[in-house]
Amino acid sequence: MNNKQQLPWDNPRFHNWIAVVRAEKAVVKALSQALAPLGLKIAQLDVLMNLYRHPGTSQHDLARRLLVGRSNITMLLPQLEMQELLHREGDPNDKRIMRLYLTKKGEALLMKALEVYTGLIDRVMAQSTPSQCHALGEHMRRIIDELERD
Amino acid sequence: MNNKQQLPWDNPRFHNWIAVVRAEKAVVKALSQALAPLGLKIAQLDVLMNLYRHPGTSQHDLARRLLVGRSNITMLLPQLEMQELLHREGDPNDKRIMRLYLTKKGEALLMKALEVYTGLIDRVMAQSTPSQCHALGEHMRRIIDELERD
DNA sequence: ACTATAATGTTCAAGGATGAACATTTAAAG
DNA sequence: CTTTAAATGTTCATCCTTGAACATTATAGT
Repeated sequence: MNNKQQLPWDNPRFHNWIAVVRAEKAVVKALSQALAPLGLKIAQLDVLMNLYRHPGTSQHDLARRLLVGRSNITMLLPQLEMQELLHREGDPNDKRIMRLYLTKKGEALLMKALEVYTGLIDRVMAQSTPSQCHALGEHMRRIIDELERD
Repeated sequence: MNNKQQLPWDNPRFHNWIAVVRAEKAVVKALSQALAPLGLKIAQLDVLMNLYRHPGTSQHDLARRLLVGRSNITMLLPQLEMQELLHREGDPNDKRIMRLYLTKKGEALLMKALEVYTGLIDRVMAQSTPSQCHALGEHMRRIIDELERD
């Protein structure tokens, strides 16, 4: 009935997508290990990076940008606040909102972590030419757009 | 001292890699939703696929291929066994080893799931030409090789 | 102004994945 | 042959993430 169905592992598209998944997993693993000496988890680095770029964000906006739930942010912050990497301020105009700011210490740690991060990504993206990397990025952005439209 | 450090979001390599991460996440989400009607999780589909391709594998080998821990497999199997999608047989020559086989029911469900899976991947990989997709896959495989060498 | 609706952050229970420690069985070393 | 070491699968405590329910505060509708 459907022996016309090509087995996925013989399908080039499938095969190539699997490579994407595995490469992403490998990079995540390598990044975790590289960040460990700094005492940072990837999720925490994501927070610091977003705060550096968008000082004073609310937790809600932060969650939206990181594509995680709000409760995740709530549980992520105390660790970082305790290490004095960031601090939270209630918004005077809206008592619901907590605004987040990097501390000097947080910023300093972020700079160290970014060196590690960019070092790894440079190594990873050096596996193709810049124009190939650009095409790759464009493809991925088209995927995101395609799937966003439900 | 290190103001020569380019901020990552201005670095094309970084920017493009972020797109890979987000696209992968988007596809995982879409696949989860597409598999839900079949009552399958992605991790479970991975098991079924591997068993179809490698009937009689041990749990150890399965874990290695899926890049997960052995304990993960141990906790994944009972659900699938209870639904009679696979069955386990002790190896007669080595009493430590449990060999895994798809049942007819498991194979039938796998075929349905594969249609869903390949449909999604086709849609995702149709965002570039076949030769672009091939280059993309090659790039990803080089990343894996690069990072495997610790 | 007053009520209903929405937004923000928190709490909590649940599901998944992990790695260490373990029991059983096999292979290697002496 | 006996003792050591390794392999396989399981158990368990832990961490991370999620989503639903909730409390507080702000916005809209009338």
